Amino acid sequence: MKRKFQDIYKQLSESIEAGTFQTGTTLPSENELAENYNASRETIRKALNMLSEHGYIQKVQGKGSIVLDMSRINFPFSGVISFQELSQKLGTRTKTEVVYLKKEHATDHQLKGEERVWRVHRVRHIDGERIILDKDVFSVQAVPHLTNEICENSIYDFIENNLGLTISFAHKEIVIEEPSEEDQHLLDLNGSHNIVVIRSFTYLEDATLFQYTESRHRPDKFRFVDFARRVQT
Amino acid sequence: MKRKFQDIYKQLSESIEAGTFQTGTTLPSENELAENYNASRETIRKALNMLSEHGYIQKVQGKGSIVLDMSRINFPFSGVISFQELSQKLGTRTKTEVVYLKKEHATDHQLKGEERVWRVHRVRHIDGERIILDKDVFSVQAVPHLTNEICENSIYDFIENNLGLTISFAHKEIVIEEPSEEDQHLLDLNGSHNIVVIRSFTYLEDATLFQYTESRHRPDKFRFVDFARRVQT
DNA sequence: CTGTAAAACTTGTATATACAAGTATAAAAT
DNA sequence: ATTTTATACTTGTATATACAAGTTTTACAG
Repeated sequence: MKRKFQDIYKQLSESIEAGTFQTGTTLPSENELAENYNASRETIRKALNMLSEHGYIQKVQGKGSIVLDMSRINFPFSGVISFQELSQKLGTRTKTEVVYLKKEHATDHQLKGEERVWRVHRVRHIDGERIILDKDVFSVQAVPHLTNEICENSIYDFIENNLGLTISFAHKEIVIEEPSEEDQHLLDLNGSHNIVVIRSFTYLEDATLFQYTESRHRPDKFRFVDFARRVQT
Repeated sequence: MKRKFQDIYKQLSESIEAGTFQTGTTLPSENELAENYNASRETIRKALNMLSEHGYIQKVQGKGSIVLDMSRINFPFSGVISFQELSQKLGTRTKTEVVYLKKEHATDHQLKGEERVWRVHRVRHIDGERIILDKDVFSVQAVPHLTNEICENSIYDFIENNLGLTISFAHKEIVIEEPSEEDQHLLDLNGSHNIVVIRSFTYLEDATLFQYTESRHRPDKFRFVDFARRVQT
């Protein structure tokens, strides 16, 4: 009995994505689900509340849980997701080129309290064009060693599966800027006068900051999709 | 005993924003909070989970609830928020100009199933410059009448307080486009070659779609800030 | 003094119960 | 047939209990 409600969440979310429950219809009632999954109603409710938060359903008191249309937010994703996970959807159309990888002294304020950091610059290719420039700074304390090969694949995968760390949350900022000389040199800007800059601070399970990233996207290839619930006042 | 955990959430979130609980420290334990607020531990946990979702705290098993730094996401906001609510923070530096307001037949696919819709175009002024063009389409079924004055103030406020409807959630998309002739005519583009377009579909409590919005921002004045938790797989 | 083990904390999960509140359905009254 | 009323069903909230799992502190053995 360890991750029961998370398993139920996973099963239900996958069922909704697979179309087993159609958009606009209601899920079985909480009591029915409790019987089906051999769980208490509270456990079911935890799973349903997760579905609600992530935009799968809308709960209406007295009526039931209405299945929402997830197709809009299926791709790309909101939340913390890596280019590697994104490229799995695009298959062989993506490539990562490591243009810089060095252990340095922390000169800037980006990862305060850290003495030494990894600095990684990667150019992301999509369909043969250089679209994204990712400039990462990792805490050496959290990530002791890093190789070219790891950077070409997924650093997140390495961190989570090899180092056993759990990436938990991120603060993110999206702004539009003028392309730098570095952008013009490393990316195929294709005449774009602007660049989309996503700055993010990523934290581990224990709330320690371990990564600062500046992800610089060619504007015509950028799309951010979000689901948000209105905060009650 | 109706909105106990929501009240506790509100009190705790305001305390954190006010700095009563300092960043990096832990909140009182769940059992202590339960005593303080005269509530059960489960009720406290519901409030704490809301704080966690919204980026106020990070819960660590065995340790406690660590207070996070909210200053980064304080302004501007993520989630569903209106220009009116935003302008309250900027005071008298903002102005809204209604450039179009008419009840029309629904011609496009934006609000499917609707026969008649309100179409509202508004130019948002910040510090004397025309920065944002908001193009809204409202369901006439949900919003029977609309006046110039309502549009100059807050349509959301009118909908929630006068019509008694509850805005619940939204799907949102952010992309970068070339400025249209309309953009060039109605906004002070200040030499910008791009425009930030936020397309959003807003839904009521019962999951009915009632609004489609295209919010077009001058790129140098645009900033989107987000807090996101990593989805477990 | 040091290292280990136990105890005392913390949050995480699962269950059961009770009632409130909103919606839909069926029965009854008109 | 229509309206009203009662009933059943739905989700929302609050509480209590038990145990699991992770962290910190304390006690103890060496």
